[in-house]
Amino acid sequence: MTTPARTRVAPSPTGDPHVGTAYMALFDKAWSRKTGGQFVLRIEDTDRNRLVEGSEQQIYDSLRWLGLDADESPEVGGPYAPYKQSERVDSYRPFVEQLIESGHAYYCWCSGERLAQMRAEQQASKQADTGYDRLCLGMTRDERAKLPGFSPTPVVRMLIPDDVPLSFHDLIRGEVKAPRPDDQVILKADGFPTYHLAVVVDDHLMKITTVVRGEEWISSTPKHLLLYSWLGWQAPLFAHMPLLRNTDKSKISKRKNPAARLMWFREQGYLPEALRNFLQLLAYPPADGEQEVTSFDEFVEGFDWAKVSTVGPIFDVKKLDWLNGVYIRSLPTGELASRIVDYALESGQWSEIPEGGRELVLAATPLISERLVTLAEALPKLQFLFTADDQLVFNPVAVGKLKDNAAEVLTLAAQALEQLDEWTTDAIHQKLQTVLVEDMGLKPKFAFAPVRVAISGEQVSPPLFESMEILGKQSSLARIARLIAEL
RNA sequence: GGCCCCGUAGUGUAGUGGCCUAGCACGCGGCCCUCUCAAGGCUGUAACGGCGGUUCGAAUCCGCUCGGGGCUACCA
Repeated sequence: MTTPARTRVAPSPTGDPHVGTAYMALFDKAWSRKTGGQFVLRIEDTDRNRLVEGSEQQIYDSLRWLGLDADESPEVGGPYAPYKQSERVDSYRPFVEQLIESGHAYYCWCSGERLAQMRAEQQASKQADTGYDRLCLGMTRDERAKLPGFSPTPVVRMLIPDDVPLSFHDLIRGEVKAPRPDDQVILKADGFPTYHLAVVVDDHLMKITTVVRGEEWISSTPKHLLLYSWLGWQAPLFAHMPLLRNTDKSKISKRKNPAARLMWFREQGYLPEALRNFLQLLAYPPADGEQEVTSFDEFVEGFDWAKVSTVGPIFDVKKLDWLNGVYIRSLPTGELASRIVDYALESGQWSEIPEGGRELVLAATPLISERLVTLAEALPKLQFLFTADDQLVFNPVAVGKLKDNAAEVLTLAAQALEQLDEWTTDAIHQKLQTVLVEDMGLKPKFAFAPVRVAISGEQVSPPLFESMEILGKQSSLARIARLIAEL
């Protein structure tokens, strides 16, 4: 049996949470659950220039929304706190010192300008291997200061050996080769570690056993492995997930794809369970005969790294639309109704719950549940129920499409309904069926169309008779009378 | 430019040498059901990037080629 895995997701709070964070978190959490381990959330905020206010909180909120909240995090704490890199800055220094002493790292005083110039020259000469030219290697500060392109605040670089191992085992891909790294900076001039050092130190200190990250990190894995071995630590297992893509196949970005923002889904009225299922499907296709719609528990149950896809999927929301409908339809009425209300409040469709609004939504939810793609569509479909009889607007297009006999049909309908004592869906249906379809000989389609327009103002509406029952006799008759008058 | 990852219908994929005249899901089209729209049922459409090998036999193995992507930062 597998030993309990400690996995982690490590987003940077540099803007709206990225959908990729949830995507990684899903697989992290699944693996930790499968093995009975823990799932850790660490905030990687070493890039002080790109921090965005409020971003961190949004990361917590959106992961929780998806049911992907962590067992240990800055928010809930844990045995390896702090879980924020900025609060761990002091822990990196000793390791940097150790690496310098053991000759695996060295100071570099080259200025940004010199490095830029060096790169430009390498580019121009179409040199095979680019990378830092090791000008500072073996020099003291004073020696280096005499040369041009000197910066008084040094960085620390890794000294990549010629025999650096370039291949490693990946849980998803098997044996993977990676490019040869150059002398990567591990400590910046501002004293903060770069990602490469921080990730290795933190993962080790937090006892992370399995690193799940995007495919874009394959090329830097040799650096990380080198660090582990120099520091005498056991490296974790790596799982490099396929990259989510835009329609043009580039790595998914907020600029090209609104869905790259995790909050977008919530704003659009997608259900978290549907999104979770969708993200799962992207990288974890069901084998023949297996179910596409699965719960998180079922996902965990059969989880196997070997089944994760290696091809970066294009993020196509069409399938999510379908999945969302599936999940909406599977929700109990009361639950769906309350989600519709919550969404209305959250999205601003409602500034507050109108008088009797909750009850009305609950009563009307069965009429629309199988007609919804997202929660956002619910209230607009029910708008006519929330509109006063004399405020209802009859859509001119809908009115225009009615047959010439519409007024006659409505008059007969009104007369018949007037006498109806029992105001229920069945009774209304039966009555109109008798009067309009059987007695008048109209096709049901044409018989009920005028009534639908009278009741809802539109050509298309939730089921008519059910709507009339909810509206009540008085309102229904008032609306029919109004449309007759307008014809 | 260099190194690396990847390549089955519009999209996501199944497929690990014969069960493939390539399966499934979404999408799209048609039919049925039907008070509209949905949902549901039935059904149709459409793919192994190319070229060479290996083999009795290749979507599956090998080589080349083409295509896409990633990395190549004192970003992550």
